Amino acid sequence: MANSQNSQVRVRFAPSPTGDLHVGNIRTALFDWAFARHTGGTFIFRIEDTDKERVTDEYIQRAIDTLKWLGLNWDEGPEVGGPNGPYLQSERLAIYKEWADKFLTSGAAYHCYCSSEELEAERERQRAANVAPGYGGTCRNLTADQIEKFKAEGRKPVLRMRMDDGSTTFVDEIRGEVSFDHKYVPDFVLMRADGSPLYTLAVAVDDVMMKVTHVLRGEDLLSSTPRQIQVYKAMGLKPDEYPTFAHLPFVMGQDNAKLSKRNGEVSIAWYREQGFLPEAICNYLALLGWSPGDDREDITMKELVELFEVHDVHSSPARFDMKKLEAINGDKIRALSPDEFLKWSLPFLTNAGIISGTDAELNLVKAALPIIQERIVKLDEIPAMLKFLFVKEFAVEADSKEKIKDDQSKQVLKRALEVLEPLASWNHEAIEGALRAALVEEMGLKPRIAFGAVRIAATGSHISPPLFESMELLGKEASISRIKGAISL
RNA sequence: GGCCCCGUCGUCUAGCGGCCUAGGACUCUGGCUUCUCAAGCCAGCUACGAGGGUUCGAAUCCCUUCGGGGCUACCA
Repeated sequence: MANSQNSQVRVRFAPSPTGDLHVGNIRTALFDWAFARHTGGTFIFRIEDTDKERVTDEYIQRAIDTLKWLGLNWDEGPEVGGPNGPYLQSERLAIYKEWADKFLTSGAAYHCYCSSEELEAERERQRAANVAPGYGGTCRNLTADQIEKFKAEGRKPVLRMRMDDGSTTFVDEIRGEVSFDHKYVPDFVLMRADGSPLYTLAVAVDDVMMKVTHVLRGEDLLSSTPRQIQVYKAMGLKPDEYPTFAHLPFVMGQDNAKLSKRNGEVSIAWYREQGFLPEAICNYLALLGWSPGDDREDITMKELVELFEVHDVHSSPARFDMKKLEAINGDKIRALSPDEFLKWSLPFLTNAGIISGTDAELNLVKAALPIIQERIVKLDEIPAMLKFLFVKEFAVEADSKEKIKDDQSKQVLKRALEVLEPLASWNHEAIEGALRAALVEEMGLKPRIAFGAVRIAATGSHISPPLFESMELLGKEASISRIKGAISL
């Protein structure tokens, strides 16, 4: 698949795990991955954990697990290593320090002794005066004396990048040419007073050091691009050596706000618990901001890799629609082979305490899965659907119970009992034949009425998998005894 | 406020000057099928934000306007 022309493509997914990876992150990861695979390039996974206040080890581990679960395998990054590591920014501090020193020496950056309070006050004034907020350049050209004075006051400096005059123009693969006047890009901080790097420093240094050729990331980073480019310049890169940028549109919540806890679940872990298949999530997310160009919507990972082009990605944001995800998930579940469906189902059954894992249970599950496969949208519906086959203390659901207390129901159940008990072979054809002859033809009842009562008696609910198959699986003894029990309700 | 990005059915999208009385999918509504629930099948509702240009012709190009969003941190 790799061809020589594109084999040098290197893309990275570089989240800052300040929480669980969410739908938006994953869409970005998916596109990064698809682009790398499509071009036969390298997919790099880097953890941006420079903000120690917010990033935790647990979130980092969960991010790794999530990507693995989704099948977005990486060529360089945590666990697999690679020639350009380490891939955790917290382990690259010496590298940032080295570059920071170079920038200071070359004059590309300078020490700024302004305190947070002073800067805040400055911004306040700018807002009041209605001018562009940003660092005014107080410490841009400090004399040796001034520096000594600040040091004597005990001030610790941050390292600030010196933006040059003029503007930055670059071609975004998705948005076309984008231009920023440096009037609106103030000198920005590269390093905190404690010597730790900021995003703007680390991201640019890493992308260069890791030889990243394409930066596909969220639209929220679009306006920080001139700052990255300024760092590239300070590192001595020529414009044709900069990575290519492509800013992906947002994935929005239902109410048109940025996705958050408040409007719909954002954590992928939640989708996993609900019984969404990774393939469904990826398929749905792929359709948010991208399409294969025709009316196809059922996309496998393989097809995504074949078809994905950055140029086909939209520039406009997309709303997340749970209903559509569910529809796709249902389609994907139906398309599962019996073995795959079994594999996905088992954890849900055991976690719900429906089965403990004995061979007998396994065989029953295997036999029962085909009759529910086309009736579920999410895997977490399985326990409730198959519960009637395994439950030790059988009881009819309260709302269904009311429906079989009338005389007609009692008669139906009694008659059902009479024709079922003598049945020699217990299979769904025989059960259906007997019941249909007795209840529909003989008693003249509508099938839904006749079978409805039996359904409630046998499965405990007026909603169940197909009745005759269910009774076959349940077995003759249990079926008979449940019908008897229902008659005496 | 300033800078930047974005604007086709409720939602995701097809559309790159004539094939568009705008197509598909999800949702919703009605129907068929039917042992319930699903699945499946059929039908229906609903969109080019607005206003100006350019052009023989515009959803497609330009301008304005309105609307939405992002950034404006010693967050990313």
